[in-house]
Amino acid sequence: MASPATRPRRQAPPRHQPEPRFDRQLGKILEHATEVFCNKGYEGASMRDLSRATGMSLAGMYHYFGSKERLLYLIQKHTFSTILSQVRECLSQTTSSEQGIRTFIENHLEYFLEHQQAMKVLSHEDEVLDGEYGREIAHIKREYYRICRDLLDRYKKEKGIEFDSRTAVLSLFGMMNWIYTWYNPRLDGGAGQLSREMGNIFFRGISAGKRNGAGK
Amino acid sequence: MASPATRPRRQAPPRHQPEPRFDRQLGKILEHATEVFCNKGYEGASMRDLSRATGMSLAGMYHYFGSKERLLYLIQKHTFSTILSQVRECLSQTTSSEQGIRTFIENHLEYFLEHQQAMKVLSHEDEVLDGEYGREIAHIKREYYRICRDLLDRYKKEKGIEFDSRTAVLSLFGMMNWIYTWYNPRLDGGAGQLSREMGNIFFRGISAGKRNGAGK
DNA sequence: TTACAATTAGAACGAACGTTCGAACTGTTA
DNA sequence: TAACAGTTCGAACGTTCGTTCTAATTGTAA
Repeated sequence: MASPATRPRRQAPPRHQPEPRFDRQLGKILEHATEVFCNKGYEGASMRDLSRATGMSLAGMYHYFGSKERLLYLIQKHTFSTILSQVRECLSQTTSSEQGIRTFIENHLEYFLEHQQAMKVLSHEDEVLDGEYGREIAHIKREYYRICRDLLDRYKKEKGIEFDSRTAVLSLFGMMNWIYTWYNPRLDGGAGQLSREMGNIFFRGISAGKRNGAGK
Repeated sequence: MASPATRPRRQAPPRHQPEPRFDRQLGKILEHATEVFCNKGYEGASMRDLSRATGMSLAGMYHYFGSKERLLYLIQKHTFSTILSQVRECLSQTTSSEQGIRTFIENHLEYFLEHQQAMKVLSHEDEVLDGEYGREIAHIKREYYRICRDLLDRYKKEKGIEFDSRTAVLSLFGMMNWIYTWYNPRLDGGAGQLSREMGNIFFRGISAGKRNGAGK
């Protein structure tokens, strides 16, 4: 079931550009595969479904990806790595811890809505991977969680208030990650509006509302 | 794929007690099946897994339940109906809208933690059922959502504050339903503590904290 | 052109899938 | 006892699963 992440791929890229076309096509395939996993679930999607959707033969899929499990792993790893490095970059420009948390929320929702299918696969097929693959994804996840939790701990210290950080972070993640079950672009606006609303709830709760209108 | 909910069952229960032993055994089987669905997912669990776990032969499963889809439907319907009627009963004794929402949260989390596996199956296998089955579950779900949203609208009017009800309710559901991905009884306390913490975040946000200790 | 590796594809593998079927049990009623 | 519905089961149905194999095809370097 579990095996290290080293399998087919190219072993010795010549001296030219390091696989431009190769990786671009591979990226396209991953996109299509993500859509299938998103719609049918990991177990519900067959390699034949994936091969049909990507336009690549069944045997070709195995040439590129080695196994169905590894295909899911590559999708999850790429998605998670991207959102992680993106949030790090955004945060490097903030100083206030409240602003940091609000940036974290906005970045998360922005990425979430921009890559809804990939994020659903990440959220929904969370426990599927085990072994080495699962450990690697879990590690990235823990880093991501840590960033938010550290921001929160800083906020607590600065403001001198006390609450359970773990519950708070995980509640925040719940608010944000659950949207894949209900988001409707016509009803719910964009990432900016949603992150402002969720940020407000998280910081001040619903009771402190009143400030509507404004904000594009 | 979809068919009405009328299938095997008993058609004409004699005049004695209305199927006491029958339903009790059926309940046991549903419990075991819930555990399997919870651990392996709907698509990942085979009828042979389910038959093994329940101790009933493969053919026996079909005698009782008709199909794998109907088995999931029965689990979801029973779980959802129960939590819905339970929350209605709890709410009938409250008057304040804030107290109502806090009661809603507490009831939800209490039931969630008491029946973690069933609630995970309900949350995680949400989009699996289609046709008549799916419509029926969706209907119960909408009722449940409505109760919370009406409470929230009442709260808004009473307090004269303004915020987006839809986003608020769905954020609250996200907070609560996400716990199946992280809850650890050793770290996170019971339903009472969690619902107090989440209720606080929802009403006052994290900034209004400070009141720790106390309350078991 | 030849040569060679990277890529693609059709066909097939055994295993497991959801479901069905007819026969064997069981417990009650006459 | 015989009869009969309700229940249980082993065995098998046809299909699809993830994966592998071998051979054909492609693109590029010499």
